[in-house]
Amino acid sequence: MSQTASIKDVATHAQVAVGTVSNVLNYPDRVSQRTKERVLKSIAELGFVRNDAARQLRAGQSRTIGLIVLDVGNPFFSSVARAAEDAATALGSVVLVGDSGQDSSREAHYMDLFQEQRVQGLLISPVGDVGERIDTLRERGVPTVLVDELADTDRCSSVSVDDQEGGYLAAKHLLDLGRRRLAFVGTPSIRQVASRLKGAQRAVAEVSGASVEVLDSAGQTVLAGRQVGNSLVERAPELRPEAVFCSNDLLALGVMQSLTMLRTVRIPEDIALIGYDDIDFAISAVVPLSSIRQPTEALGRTAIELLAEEQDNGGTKHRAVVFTPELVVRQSTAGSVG
Amino acid sequence: MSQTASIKDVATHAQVAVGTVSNVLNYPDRVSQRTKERVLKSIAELGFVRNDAARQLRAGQSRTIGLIVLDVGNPFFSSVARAAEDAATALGSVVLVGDSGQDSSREAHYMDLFQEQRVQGLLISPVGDVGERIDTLRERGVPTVLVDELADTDRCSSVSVDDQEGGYLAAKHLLDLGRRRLAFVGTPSIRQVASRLKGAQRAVAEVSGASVEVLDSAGQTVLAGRQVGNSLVERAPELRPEAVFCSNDLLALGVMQSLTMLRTVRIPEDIALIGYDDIDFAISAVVPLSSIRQPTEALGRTAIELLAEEQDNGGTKHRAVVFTPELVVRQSTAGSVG
DNA sequence: ACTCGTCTTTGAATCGTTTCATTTGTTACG
DNA sequence: CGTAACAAATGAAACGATTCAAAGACGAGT
Repeated sequence: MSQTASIKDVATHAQVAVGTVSNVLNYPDRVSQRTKERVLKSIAELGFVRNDAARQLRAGQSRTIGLIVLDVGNPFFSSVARAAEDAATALGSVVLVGDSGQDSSREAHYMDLFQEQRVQGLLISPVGDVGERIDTLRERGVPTVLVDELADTDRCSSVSVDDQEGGYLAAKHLLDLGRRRLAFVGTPSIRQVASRLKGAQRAVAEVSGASVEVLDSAGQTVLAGRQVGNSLVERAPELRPEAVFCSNDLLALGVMQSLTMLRTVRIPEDIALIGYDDIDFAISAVVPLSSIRQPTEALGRTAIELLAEEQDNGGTKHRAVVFTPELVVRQSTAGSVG
Repeated sequence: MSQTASIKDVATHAQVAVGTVSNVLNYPDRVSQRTKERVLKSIAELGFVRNDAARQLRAGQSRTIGLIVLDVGNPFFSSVARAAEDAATALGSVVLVGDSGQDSSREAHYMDLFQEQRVQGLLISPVGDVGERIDTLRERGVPTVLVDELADTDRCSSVSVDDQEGGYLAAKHLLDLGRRRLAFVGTPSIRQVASRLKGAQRAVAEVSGASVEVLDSAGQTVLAGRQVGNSLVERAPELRPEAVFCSNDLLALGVMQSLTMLRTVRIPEDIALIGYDDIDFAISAVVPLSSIRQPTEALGRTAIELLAEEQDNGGTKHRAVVFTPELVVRQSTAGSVG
């Protein structure tokens, strides 16, 4: 047959009522052994596959959860997505991933799409201000969980990582090494980056004689990092910072490349270097890179859990879970207090 | 209202028949201006959103295309997926991405899921042998396109890249530089890698006095590359190859890290180095890495096109499109013929 | 033989949309 | 005034699953 069989075809073939076939599929205990076998045989012979659209229509809800990320190419998000998928699978749901690419029109497109699909809920790393849209969704019974962004708990739940704490940890670590003149590399116009800087400044304020210089990079890429690195190499040695904290690992790797290539600066002896995110490349860099690890698996898993909670309480109660990042020390900041 | 309005609610509110509302949505030309405005106003007021499940059920088909990749974390696949999404969007379809993680049970899970969703078609980078399952799908009217794998055109269509040609290009380039003693790094147990090696050997056979040594790496990662790199550094200089071709960029970056860190070997003077895939990191390596670029955007786009073709001809005709990879020369193989 | 209870099976109603044969309304023309 | 031609609007049927009240089957107890 070139067409897919329906439950009715199965019923006819097995000489039972459609309700019975449905019961075999959904409540096997209600059906006698003999009938069950006959129905299952017919299903196999006809190659019957459930039509999910019909199921959803009847059920009024899908088994689908929408996830909108800023960039699937970013290991941070693909890891979160992976964890969310696994957690959802365990609950019998499926995750649809939409990539907004930091573009709010794409973001809106996916939000519309997911509404048409009647998703159970929405996980989103917002690009722009989605507050109002989330209100609308809530009114329509679609719970939303913000990912990597702290939520106003009057509005919705969220899972995020304490960026300020992460920044504090990184700077504190550098200070503990005995370094005093720090540099922060990144683009503080990004909310997460700004928080990391703030944390770093807090750590510096706690130590007398310590300072942090902000080097605004042109983006958060390896290339941008190399530019910053080159500018450091060009400085007179006594004007160089003793330690550099980059707001992500790509930047740090770029800085590292400049410094090691030109061979005038040693890592960590002359400049200690730390990044953020702990991507896979960090450990396998020329000088293994210290970093701040974010619990991506926990983020994804918790996002699904919070969604389940909202479904239970009817979307009336919201909760903001904040994870604490973790310092990972490697060779780029090795060495005792100097 | 906390419940979503249906087309019936809209009809009542606008005082028209349900068919009219449907026409406003699908065939605006059939409806008079006055009525249209009234209906649109009601839609806005009630916050009506189409129920896609009902639509699909009636239509008998979804607007969805399934894509199963080996690893979304891999830039190669995320780039292909991105391109496929864009092409599908232009056709009014949506791509659902499933990550098999090289596990055939996960692969099977997604295939089942996509069948229940009544996808328009399936794009897949197969893990195991999916020939039979594809036959079944074809019988049921679900066209399939193999991605990054050559298909038997009696069975289905495919888009792939000529790996042997890519290997040939890389080796030829190294030979053109005047290098004679080449080394190939990779794990030839992977089909794609084996083809690249074969191509390299063909190029070597064309030049008298040229040779290629195969260094089987433990995986295709940066770490595996560094191990190979270390073993090269340990060799007596005269036993080292004059050029190294790695079966992917991660390996090449690992090799590069070993060689540059130990500072006894210069790239490209002592050893010319080339990778494969041209990932973003290649250009921003310590020594910008030459590589073989695969047309990921074209792969994704063409996959969607082939699917559309199959839908047109009813899945009776299949076509295998093979792309040619492209040599990208950077500093790691710079320098005139020796 | 009759009733009661339990287990199985039945089939009509329902979900929200699209489709399409019909009906209704309007205009133009002889 | 009659009617042909066309445009617009109608509403019932269909898609395929699930649900659930009702019917049927069967054995046990009296």
